[in-house]
Amino acid sequence: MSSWLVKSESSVYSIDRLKRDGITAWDGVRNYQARNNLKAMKRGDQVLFYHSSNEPLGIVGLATVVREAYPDELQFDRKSDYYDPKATQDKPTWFSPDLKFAGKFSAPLELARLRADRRLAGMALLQKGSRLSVQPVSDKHLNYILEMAGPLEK
DNA sequence: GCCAACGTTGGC
DNA sequence: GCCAACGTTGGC
Repeated sequence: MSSWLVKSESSVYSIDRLKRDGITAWDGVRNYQARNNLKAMKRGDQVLFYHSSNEPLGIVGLATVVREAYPDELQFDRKSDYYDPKATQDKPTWFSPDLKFAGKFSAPLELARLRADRRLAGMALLQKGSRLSVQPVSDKHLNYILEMAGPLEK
């Protein structure tokens, strides 16, 4: 089993929104490396939820994969910002898994704190200039982060 | 296939 | 709001 981290601007899609929705399609990702990571997600994988661009920057909760990646409908929707004229129903380019809310951290694990923690050295999130919005996370890092987060709010 | 120009991400 | 880092596009 693998673990992952997804980034989202809280003003676009927040952990509270996921909590309300329960399950959501993780669609609209338009970067090949991120897409490949989405396609590699398996049912039951754990996914850290990170808020980018809005304070506080940090990991704010946890989700699980409940449906493995299937074609992202938005690529076929001419009215969508995520429309891709090169994609066809036969040969979709973009895929999205369904993620389910698993819990919110009682307080965000802020980026500055994560950066300062030597036990998280090497984490993709902390790599200089990393913009990848869907990243793999090692078991060691996942377990440590969940330990730091403490009990999850459901 | 190279690479300059351009657009986007996202921390600061 | 700035700008570094990085991905994508398109001319050649």
